[in-house]
Amino acid sequence: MAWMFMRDSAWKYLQSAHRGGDRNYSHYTSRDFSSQFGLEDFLCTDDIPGTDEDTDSAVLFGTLRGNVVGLRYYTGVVNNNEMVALQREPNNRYDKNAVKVNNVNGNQVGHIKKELAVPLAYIMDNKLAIVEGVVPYGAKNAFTMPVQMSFWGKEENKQAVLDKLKMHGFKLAPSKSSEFAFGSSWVSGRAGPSYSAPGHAAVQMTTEQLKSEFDKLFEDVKEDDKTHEMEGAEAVGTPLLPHQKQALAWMVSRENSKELPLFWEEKNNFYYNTLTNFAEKDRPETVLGGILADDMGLGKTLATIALILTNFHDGKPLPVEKIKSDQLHKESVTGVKNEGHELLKETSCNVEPNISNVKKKSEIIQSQYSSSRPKRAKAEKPKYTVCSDSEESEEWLPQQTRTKCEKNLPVTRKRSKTAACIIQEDTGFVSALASPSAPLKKKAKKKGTGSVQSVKKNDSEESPRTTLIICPLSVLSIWIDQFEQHIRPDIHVNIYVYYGPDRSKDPAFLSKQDIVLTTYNILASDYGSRGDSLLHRIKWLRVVLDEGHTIRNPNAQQTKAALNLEAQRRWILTGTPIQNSLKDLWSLLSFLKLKPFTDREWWHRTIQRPVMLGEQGALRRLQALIKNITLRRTKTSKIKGKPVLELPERKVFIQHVTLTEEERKIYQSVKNEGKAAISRYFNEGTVLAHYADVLGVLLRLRQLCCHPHLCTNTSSSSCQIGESTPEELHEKLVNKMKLVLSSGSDEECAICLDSLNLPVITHCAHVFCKPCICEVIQSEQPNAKCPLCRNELRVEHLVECPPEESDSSIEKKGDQEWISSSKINALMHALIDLRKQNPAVKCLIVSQFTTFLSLIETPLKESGFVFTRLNGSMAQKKRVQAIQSFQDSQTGSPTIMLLSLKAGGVGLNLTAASRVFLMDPAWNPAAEDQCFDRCHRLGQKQDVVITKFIVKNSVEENMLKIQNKKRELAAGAFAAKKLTVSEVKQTKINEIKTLIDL
DNA sequence: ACCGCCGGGTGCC
DNA sequence: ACCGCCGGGTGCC
Repeated sequence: MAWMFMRDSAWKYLQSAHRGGDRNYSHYTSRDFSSQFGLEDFLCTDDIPGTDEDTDSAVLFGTLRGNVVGLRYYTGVVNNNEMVALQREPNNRYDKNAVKVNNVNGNQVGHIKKELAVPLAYIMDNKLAIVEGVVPYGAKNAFTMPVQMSFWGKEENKQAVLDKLKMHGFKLAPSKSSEFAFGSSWVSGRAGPSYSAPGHAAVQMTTEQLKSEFDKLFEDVKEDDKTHEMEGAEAVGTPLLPHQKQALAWMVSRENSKELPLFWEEKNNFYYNTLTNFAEKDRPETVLGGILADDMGLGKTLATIALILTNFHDGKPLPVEKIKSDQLHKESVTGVKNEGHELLKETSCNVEPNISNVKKKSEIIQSQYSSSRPKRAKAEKPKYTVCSDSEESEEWLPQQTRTKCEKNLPVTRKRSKTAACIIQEDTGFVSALASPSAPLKKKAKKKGTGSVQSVKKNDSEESPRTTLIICPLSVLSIWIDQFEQHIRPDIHVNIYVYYGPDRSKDPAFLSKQDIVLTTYNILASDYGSRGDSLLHRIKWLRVVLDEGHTIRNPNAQQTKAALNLEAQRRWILTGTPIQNSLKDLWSLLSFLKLKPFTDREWWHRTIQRPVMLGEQGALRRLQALIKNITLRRTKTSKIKGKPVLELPERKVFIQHVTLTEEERKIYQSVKNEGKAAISRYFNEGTVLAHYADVLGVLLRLRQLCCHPHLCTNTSSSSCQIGESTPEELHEKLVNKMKLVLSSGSDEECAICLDSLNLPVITHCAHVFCKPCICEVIQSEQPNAKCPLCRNELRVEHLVECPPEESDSSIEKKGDQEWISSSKINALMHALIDLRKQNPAVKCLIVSQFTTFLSLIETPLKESGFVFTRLNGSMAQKKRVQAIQSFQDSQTGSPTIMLLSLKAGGVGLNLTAASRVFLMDPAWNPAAEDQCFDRCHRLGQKQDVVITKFIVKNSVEENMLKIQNKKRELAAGAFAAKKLTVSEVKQTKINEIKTLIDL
């Protein structure tokens, strides 16, 4: 989703579209070893080769007129100019070459005539082309209808397609964009978009134009008419900011909307889809939801909570119970801190941070809940009769008589054999029909006359009550925290965290909750393990996908699981702009149940491909679509001229630190040794082959800038080459890399240039994000090469490495006598100064090296500072405690938090701090910024002052140079440009030179 | 007539 | 299908 909100989105989009064409998945058979390594998520082994990526680079081979036959046997009907789908039916018992023709709704219309089906089957089965159909004149045909087919594929397959067709006496007409416009007005003159094939320079846009179009698209989504504001319900405990009131108003209006979805029109009692020209009598479901794509920090979570509390049914607030005023909020907080179940029972605390232990409380919630449950009148069940096997049945509906049916005219057929249909008793309206070939599926299980329980969905069921929220595990605690914060403490809302091994197995219990919170992993594993996944048996009032771009991969299990949830209202929250491309949008739209995009073919034919081909109209359609379902504000968006978020200032100071003579001596000797080794590698041209060694040297230098004790665990002498076997060498290098990673250093991935995400070490001892390197392996298979050294890459050689340091090394320091360092002195000096000025001010002390944070603890204690600590490795419970105690404003609460750079997800809120001391620079300036944003965010009242300690004449200064270069690059037009292999290598080499002063 | 022609039955894959 | 095709009935003009 978020691609379109990035300045560089068009560029990235083009990149990924272009790269797609070179991929080849067809030899991929790695399920066995990939499961061993837990790589399934990234390799998408269940992907069908050549289905998605290849369509991006498809060209139009030509068109062919054919015939659809057997219309009378199927229920699917087609309009003039309507798009149809051609689908192979290899198990057809009359003809293995059978090709089905389905309408947009997926109802079969007929078959391709058998002579044509022969070459078509060959072409489709061998994936030589994608064959698409448009029925130019389909409305009144009773037995056959023409179909205009277009063949799309890779250029290299064109000849094979032409030959095969020719063999059977068919010839493709070359498409001229003027005359060939599928789904357009060339036959009937009916209004509709034109999907001209490319071919004329006048139609196709240049890359530059396309890029600027995308920028506009992005701008226009922001500029909107979604300015109506709405107050939250009483139960919302936090006053909403203007832009949050707008979000609430927009979300509520989306949920209560009765408008037709975009691209649908009502005409003559029919609903037309203007993209596909599909029409049906049933009103297409209004999309009750959308995409909330606000920037991080604008309060998507709060807006969602407000929505849940404010808009239950019919615009009324969620019915909630008020709790007596003597059991109030303070208590609940204490309850959480002490994990006291007794306390929890008594108080209003709805959520327990200890997520695995929610059972007891839930029972209480359950009993309290039933009293406030809204009653709902049961809807009258329509009565139906099922007829079958009836010779005299006059209600058998022949094909192509949709019109007759809708006009309620009696339709007769002479020779009814074993037809079945359903007649609504009161009106006589025929609501379903079937034939031997198309048996009634859901509707009539029993033959004979009787009452069918429910033909319309949901009629016999209670209105759903529950909102299901799905989020990544990393933000689960944030949601829990936000419920605490934003639901008024005297309001009782039933919230159940569906997580952990003891999670409820009772659907009735879940559907009695107001909110069920779970993670994508639970969703996916439940769905995968058994067909009757609990979450999929419940009809939800609302499903909210937090960090919704998580489902961008249509083949991922979590995506499939999310798409199959049943809900009335659907929301996607996504904030962090992500590297993304147009085709990633599909699963989001499909999740929203936006017809006809739920089926990828229609998305691809009506939007994705036309946009890819640079068709202006398509881009406008896409823009309209996005605008229709998305609310997007950035941190710089304005409401009535005022910025949405008026954050206090953020100032960054660099404080230079001079090493003591002794420290300098150690530093210099390590540097000289390392520099000698690295220049030797340069001379030999083996820098990148010794990458682990180089990183090791740099790491040691960075550690020495902080404290001499930090690098004692790394072997100081670099390995003597020449003596070891290649295997030993490799093992040594991998171990070195492991050591670098386990130090806590925020290393970066040479592919995405971002901080490592799930680091893996290659056989050649280079480190990348698992997803990044898997993508490389996948796209270059079977002979993938390391982007840094071009050595062979094998998935089975990848070594996973937990980035989280083991805290054992910290304990080891216990027997070493504590000494200070220049940096610690500088820090303590600053802290004591600050305390003199204002004893209440709170600070974050940030380092990549947790060992360093441990060393800092000693002087903090000695100087009487109250502090707390947050590591990435801390258990959920301890984290929550650490955060809560730090955020507490009472005197005596900690004024300092020791924070490891990467601790906590983006949602971590440490606004109590207004000072940050960054003890060591990170490779990646974005990682630093993200860390600063943990206190410089919504809720921060004071200016934030950041101090970066940088040792003079050291690797740290050189790191700043590199940081600045990266910042410039990121701000430039080609931000996040995908580098080529040689560029990656050159960049790395240049960086190493800069860092070690070569 | 081991044909032609007629008209009824019939009809996807 | 207001078609094609099939196969039975039929047979000078």
